[in-house]
Amino acid sequence: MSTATYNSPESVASHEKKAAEDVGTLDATASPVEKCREFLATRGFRMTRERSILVEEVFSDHEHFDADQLIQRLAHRTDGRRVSKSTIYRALSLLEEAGMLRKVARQDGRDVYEHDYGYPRHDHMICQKCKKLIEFRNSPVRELVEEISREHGFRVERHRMEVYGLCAACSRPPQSRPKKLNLL
Amino acid sequence: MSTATYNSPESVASHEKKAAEDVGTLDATASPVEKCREFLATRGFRMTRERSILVEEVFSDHEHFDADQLIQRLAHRTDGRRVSKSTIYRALSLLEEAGMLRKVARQDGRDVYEHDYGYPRHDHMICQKCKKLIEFRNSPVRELVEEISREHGFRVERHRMEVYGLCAACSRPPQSRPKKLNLL
DNA sequence: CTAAGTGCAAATGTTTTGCAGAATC
DNA sequence: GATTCTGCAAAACATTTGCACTTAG
Repeated sequence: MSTATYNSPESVASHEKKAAEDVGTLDATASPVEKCREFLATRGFRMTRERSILVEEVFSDHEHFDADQLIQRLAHRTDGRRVSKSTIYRALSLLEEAGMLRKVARQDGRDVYEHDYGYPRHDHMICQKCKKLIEFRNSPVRELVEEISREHGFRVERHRMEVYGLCAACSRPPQSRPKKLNLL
Repeated sequence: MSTATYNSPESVASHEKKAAEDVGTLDATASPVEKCREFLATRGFRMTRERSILVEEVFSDHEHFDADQLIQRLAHRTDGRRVSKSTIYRALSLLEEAGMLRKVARQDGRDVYEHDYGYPRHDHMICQKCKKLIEFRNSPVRELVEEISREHGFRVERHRMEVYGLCAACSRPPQSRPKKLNLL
């Protein structure tokens, strides 16, 4: 669980090779810490111990997270790897500016982040019952968005879509042996 | 300025007649205040002077707004039509539950609301330069979402999409007479 | 060395809440 | 007439900031 693995559950059929439009000049092999250092350099900023601890933590898996979770995990450490609340907030902003993270949603009054580096473009389906986030590749959505935007003279840079409803598991009838289902 | 008029600026080309799918059992002629009273009744709640003042204010035009704007407009009145901050927040939650309002975005740390009653389904393009919100009818988007969701066994209830980029005005080259445009 | 970064505690800004008095059904 | 509402002030939040000290380059 140390290297970033793509574990999007359903999703990511591997057709649609072309879609590298807005990925820009990413070096897909650079570690998150390196990528981040690069960005910081362009601004005259520094890669510090705290920032690398945070980047490693954030990119150690592909789960969504919010600032508070990071605070729980990083601000209470007793070994020399503690990172304070302020630094966490400050670093999150930087990572967002660097294009490595993006806000995907707001839950319980907190901004929820996800990786925007080293991970394919996707949107989310959100199960209103079990709260699961399901990712799906969004190339067709992007194309449609492009088309609609063109009609409005709007120049798309990015989009964000959330689909709310019930996931497969939660919309299945609750009984183990389906006898007499009354779904309404 | 008493009746709700649809003033979405660009948008809403009037093809796509069929798209009344998720409008459900709305009585399109009920005034917002009446519609709200109906909802309150189902919960054993009451239609008060304050709530009707607020509903009238909110539905007097179709602009997007946040709690603070409402507070400015309603909590400082000196005539008998003042509504306090607390009541405003409480009423917004109710209107959201009633399905008459929904949160569309978050700007400057505040939730932005828009009408979800008496107004056609749409999504938003958000100009990153002038901050303008442009609405567009989203039937094709809904169809695509349906299709993708079906593939995942996901039962869609609603979606939300925001497209970020530059509006026509802001993406036009800054010169008054377009001579040599270099768009990339 | 020195500009940038850290941690702390205090400040900020939005939204929520407890409570006493007022109003609806 | 009882229950729900309102307005107030205070609380609860997440997030930001000022400042003295530390550290990367």
